[in-house]
Amino acid sequence: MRIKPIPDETISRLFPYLRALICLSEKKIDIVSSNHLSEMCNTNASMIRKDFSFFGEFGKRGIGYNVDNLLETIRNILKMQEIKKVVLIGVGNIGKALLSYSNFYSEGYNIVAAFDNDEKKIGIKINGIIVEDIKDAEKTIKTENIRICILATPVSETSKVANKLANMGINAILSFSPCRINMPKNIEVTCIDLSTELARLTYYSYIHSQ
Amino acid sequence: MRIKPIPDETISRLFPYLRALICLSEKKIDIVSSNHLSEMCNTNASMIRKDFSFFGEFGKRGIGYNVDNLLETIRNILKMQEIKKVVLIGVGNIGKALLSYSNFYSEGYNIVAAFDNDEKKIGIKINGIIVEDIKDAEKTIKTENIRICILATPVSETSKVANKLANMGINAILSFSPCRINMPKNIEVTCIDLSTELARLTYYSYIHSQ
DNA sequence: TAGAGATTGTGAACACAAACGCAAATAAGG
DNA sequence: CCTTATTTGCGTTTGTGTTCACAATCTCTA
Repeated sequence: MRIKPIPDETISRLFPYLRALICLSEKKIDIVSSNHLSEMCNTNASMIRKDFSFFGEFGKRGIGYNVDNLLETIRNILKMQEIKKVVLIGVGNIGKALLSYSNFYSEGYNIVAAFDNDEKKIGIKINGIIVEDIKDAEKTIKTENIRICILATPVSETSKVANKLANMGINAILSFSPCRINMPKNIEVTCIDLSTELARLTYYSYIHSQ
Repeated sequence: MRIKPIPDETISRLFPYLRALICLSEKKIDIVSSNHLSEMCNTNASMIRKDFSFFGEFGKRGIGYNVDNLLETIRNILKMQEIKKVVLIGVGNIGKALLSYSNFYSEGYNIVAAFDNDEKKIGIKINGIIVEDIKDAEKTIKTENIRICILATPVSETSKVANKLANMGINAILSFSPCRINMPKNIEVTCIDLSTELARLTYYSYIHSQ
């Protein structure tokens, strides 16, 4: 009786599966096969089945999966029973865009507060959210019991802010700073580094055109 | 005599190495060891050595790497001898932020044109770039011989636009649409899917706090 | 020029992820 | 109730990426 380790990549694919299932559910489609789902997600069917198998047996052989059951199951795995609260730190170009990014709420995430250290930004209102002084972040995070933070600060600040966040109870950080953040391993960090992505693309675009 | 395949991940790490090397070069530091570099990049030394080994032998045993040589070598691998031209399609929240994102230029990428299909957006100027009608994208891409495109369109448009881009000569796409794009394999696509990243983070933040 | 100390380069072992392929289960039709 | 057509679940194989550990190389000093 041993617990199978769940691949990281499997976790990353669950949300895209969820999106497809929501789409099916809205169309009042009850049953979906791994094959059908794989076409919707541009993957392959056996990978989908394997992914689900890490969590249990959700389908019926010869039939497929019940859309609404599967949808609930994945929501449970991803702890998406209710809208998750998120704070944003750093209201520069990227930060402002994220505050206005309408997909977040409809996909289950709600930016409840935004903070910056620039006096010129404090007080302005974006998409219904008033930018607050970063000094007040701790109070909000603790009283609202927030775990997830989006970091869109300049590189020079990022590491310092991340360390403070760790002490405030945040344990998941989505950073847009082009630098690695060193955190204890109970704090999950994802960095989205746009220039690195462009560099990768550039490399492959040359490789492919030869 | 066989060619070793270069791991995808190795390519992704080259740009962060480059950043660290630029920093060293600015400080007039001539020589760096894999160990020192690994501390700057928050990785480990043997991975750095392995990564470099796919492209050749750049170091001196007992000594380390010559910073400026290594810097030039990596720039060559990543084809970063000159600033790369990029076009942006979709001037919504994210698109606007990217147009204003100052890091791109300093890291070797220049957004030379931006396009949208919304008449209200066409003609406005952001960070020195005038938004043009998407119908004029083909002309610009072909005359300027642009290969890389940043896609920040709504999901409903993304797939259609991507297909058109492929026919215009674009062979690298950085997409912010939360959907997979199906392209021939000579066109490199990277999708940045923010909600999926948040879902991953949420999952692990629960796992870690148990 | 010999020995000590530093650091690279890389084969081999290990770990993780994707793809394959088939037995097991189910439904439907005669 | 038996056969056929589906489709899942999952063990096995294949592929890819990381870590380890050490021989090879280099500099310096006596």
